[in-house]
Amino acid sequence: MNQKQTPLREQTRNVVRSLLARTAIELFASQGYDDTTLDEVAAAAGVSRRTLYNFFRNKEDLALSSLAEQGDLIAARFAERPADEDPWVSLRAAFQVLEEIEIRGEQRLEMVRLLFGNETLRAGHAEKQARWQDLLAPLIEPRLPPGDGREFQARTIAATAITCLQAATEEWMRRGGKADLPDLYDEAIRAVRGPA
Amino acid sequence: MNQKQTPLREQTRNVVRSLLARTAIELFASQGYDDTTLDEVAAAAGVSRRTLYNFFRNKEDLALSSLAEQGDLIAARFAERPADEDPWVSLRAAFQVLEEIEIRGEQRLEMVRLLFGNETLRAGHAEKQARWQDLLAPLIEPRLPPGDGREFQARTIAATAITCLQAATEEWMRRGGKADLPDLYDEAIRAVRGPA
DNA sequence: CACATTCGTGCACACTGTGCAAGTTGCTAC
DNA sequence: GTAGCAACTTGCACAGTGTGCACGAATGTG
Repeated sequence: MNQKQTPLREQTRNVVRSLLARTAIELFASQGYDDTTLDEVAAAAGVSRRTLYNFFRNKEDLALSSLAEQGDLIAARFAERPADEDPWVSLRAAFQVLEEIEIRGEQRLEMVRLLFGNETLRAGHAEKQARWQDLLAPLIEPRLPPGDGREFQARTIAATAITCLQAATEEWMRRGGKADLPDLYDEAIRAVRGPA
Repeated sequence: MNQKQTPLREQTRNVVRSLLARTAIELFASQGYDDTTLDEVAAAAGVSRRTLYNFFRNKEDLALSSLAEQGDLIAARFAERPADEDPWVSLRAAFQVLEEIEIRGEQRLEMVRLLFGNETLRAGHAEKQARWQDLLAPLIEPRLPPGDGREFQARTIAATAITCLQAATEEWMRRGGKADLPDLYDEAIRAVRGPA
């Protein structure tokens, strides 16, 4: 009983939640983010505007809800890597999760265009990804050589890797989704750290 | 006549603009960003709310107005550096502008705390700094060795340097403004690119 | 002095986001 | 079964942001 009860509620909640998010993103992509009101989204999903706020903190969260989970997945993948592996190698492997999970082809490009096309969303997107630092830095820190300021170094490494991922994603979009994202990421890392 | 007229308007406009920004930041710092309404800011500055919008696009711009000029200053300083200097060295020198211009001591710490303390402002702050890429990348590009994808590499280098600056600033704040920001920036760069 | 341009301002409005107070539904316990 | 509990949906009212518009004042021009 206890096994079913809580998960049951939570399960339906998650289903509804992702349904709402998908409905919203579809509208955002077709009409534009600013030109879509939450009333429209609510109507399209068959709920009231007030209910939308029971699932998402604000309009931005509605568009960026997928990013939070992605951070968790990346951190989980990183944690699976061997403890003596170079952090940069582990990071690259961890980001590979996105290739496995994200929607393929045109839909993915549409989503990226949405995120980079609007100033508010671009800022929110970058900020959400920047918070991945908080998940990754504690995992990176124990792999650094002993010494002062390891926490700061770990945060910096996480932030830089995420920045390279963002730069690669933007370039990927600029090329119309025709390039290979991991390749672009590698090129970004090479530009920063030199060929190795 | 033509020489005076236009600059005259523009001059008073700039004075008023910076007065409004300073009034706003003072209120934001003392009461908090979210707990300060634009009506309050307008009243404190002796203008109407509608007039505020003649000078700033929105509430966020009112708090971040100083960042746009900083980007221009950094780019200008970068352009002054010798054309054959390593881009990373030039970038470090360009960021030095902030040390010369920004307000010293407690006031600077207060400003940084304001920017990092609020989620919206943190996002807007990061996004505005990320736009510095657009200014710096074209200056970095001609300094890279010939080959494909130089533009992408230049953007990535600019983005990474800015990220390190942000990480350094955050660490500087975390230490209560007691550390030397350029030192922290160097440490961040070392963490990413290795000792050199 | 008549005129044009610019700017500040008030007003009305659409939209976001929140607190509150209902009403509804599904589950639990008796 | 049914009484009751807890979570959820919804409508309503409201504060705050941001915008279009039009009027009036100030300033510079012929």
